[in-house]
Amino acid sequence: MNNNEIVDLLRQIADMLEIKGEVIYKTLAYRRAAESIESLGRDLREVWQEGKLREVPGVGAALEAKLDELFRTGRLAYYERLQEEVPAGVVSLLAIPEVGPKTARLLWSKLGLLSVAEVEQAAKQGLLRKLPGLGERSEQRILAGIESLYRRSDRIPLGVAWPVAVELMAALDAAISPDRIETAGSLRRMRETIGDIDLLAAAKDTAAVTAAFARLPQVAEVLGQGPTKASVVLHNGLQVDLRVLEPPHWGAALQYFTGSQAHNVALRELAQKQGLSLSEYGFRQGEQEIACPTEEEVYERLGLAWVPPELREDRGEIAAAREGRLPDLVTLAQIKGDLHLHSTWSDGAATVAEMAEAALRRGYEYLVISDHTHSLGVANGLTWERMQAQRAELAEVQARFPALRLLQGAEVEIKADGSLDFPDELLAQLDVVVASLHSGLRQEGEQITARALQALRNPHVDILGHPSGRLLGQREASALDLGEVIRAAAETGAILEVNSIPDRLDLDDAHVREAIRAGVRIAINSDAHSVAGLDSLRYGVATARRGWAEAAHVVNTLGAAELLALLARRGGSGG
DNA sequence: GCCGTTTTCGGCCCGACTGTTTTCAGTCG
Repeated sequence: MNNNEIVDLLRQIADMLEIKGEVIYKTLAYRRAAESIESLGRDLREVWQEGKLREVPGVGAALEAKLDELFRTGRLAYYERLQEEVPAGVVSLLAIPEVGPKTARLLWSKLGLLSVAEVEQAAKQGLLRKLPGLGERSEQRILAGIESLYRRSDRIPLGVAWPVAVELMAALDAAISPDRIETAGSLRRMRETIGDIDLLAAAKDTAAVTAAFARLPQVAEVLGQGPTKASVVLHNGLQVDLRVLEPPHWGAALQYFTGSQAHNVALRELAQKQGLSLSEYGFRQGEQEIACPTEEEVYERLGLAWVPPELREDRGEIAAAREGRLPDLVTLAQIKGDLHLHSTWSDGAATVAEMAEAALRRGYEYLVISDHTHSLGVANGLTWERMQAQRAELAEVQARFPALRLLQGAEVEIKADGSLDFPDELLAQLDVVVASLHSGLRQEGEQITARALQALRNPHVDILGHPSGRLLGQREASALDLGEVIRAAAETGAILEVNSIPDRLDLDDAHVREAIRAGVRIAINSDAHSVAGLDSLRYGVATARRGWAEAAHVVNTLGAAELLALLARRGGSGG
């Protein structure tokens, strides 16, 4: 059982318990444990082998015993008993918006409905309105919920949502210029994927802002519009929710609507212990209302330092904020160069000179041209002969752009047998070697892990590119054992990449954090295949920030000389 | 079922909205 399967299982148990009508806190305990395991960044089985399950937040004696049973036998008797009480079909009804545990149970016990399709049919026959507590309106809402379930698209990558949000905020600003406008929700936290785009604005006349928003040319359909809230669908199909409030409530509201939910719950528990009640309007102490015009004031009143949105996942940031040990997160401005990008020599759209000029415009000190190597034929990968020709061109371009240190690297194929595309003596002549897996991604865990380890142990290899190989929404991560990879990187001093392509963001946030804990350095690279692709770096930086990365953990915050010295210390390449 | 900056037992987040209701239950974020 891997982490994902265990997380799914725990969430299913939580749903079943809720449908059964178990005390809600038991349900919440399972959900909390599931979230905690989801963001663990390492294989739970390893934690179990080390006998440290209890150190995972949200895992107590009872869950430790259940997880132990799962790992030992691959089964869980408790779950199997629950399944007999609550069929999987009932749980599946929870996917319908408007249907919660109580309604699901009702639909099952009174009508025997066990699938979304059966509920749809029953609703169309007018059977739901006869149930106790439901009426005609509820029946219509459930039908509408099923409709939206059918047409609901998957979560969209951060890199798709972000530019759309920026454009919308500019358009709203031009139309009516509210006092404040800001992203909220998972977008502000820079999660790798986003459900809906959440925006927040502050203005005296809130209704004027929602009205102006609904009239923006980007809007295709207005789902709902009131004085403080508007929900729309854009022409590109994305849903956007805008909330507008009066300026004195800005801080509390921004905090509240940024989430995450788990983070907010933890803050409220903290408030309660101090005799306060916290909501999106501010604090309340008895009859006294305490508005918070800024987010800082919300945290300050709780005795906490302001927490960067990327950390607000209830993964230990609240304790860190209390104890003054929040990380000083790496910023885009601290990045001094890009170590992985492509040119027209392989499958890039821009020439070396165009990329160099674009890098200078972004204030970089150095740039590593790291085109594909020959095994990756589809990408026009370079033979060693072409590498030498490219080196001559790099020298010419370097002469034209003296302010930029132009380095020659390569994204070298790790072949199916674990060997690399160039022999060591040639790798040694490159400034930076990124080694990547592009083929054999479906190999068994042991085999593909062995390939990656072989590459990491080669002293000429500096960076492991997009380690997991996942493509968000398209391809699962390979069976690569990232725990092993992180250990090997820690031993050998190899660097792990955070690839900034919006579909990759690989390493992900949880593994960035795990790598940093293990003392591994990371490189945040654009893997750009065009000039515009360089700008994806912000998403890689965001992912690293979500993994608690500081500048000291990120090699491309170093100057060129320091970076090359670091690479040279490790082994063959580097100058 | 978890957990300890008032607790190893008794707590465990807040408000809006909606619908079926005469004061509340369910769902959602």
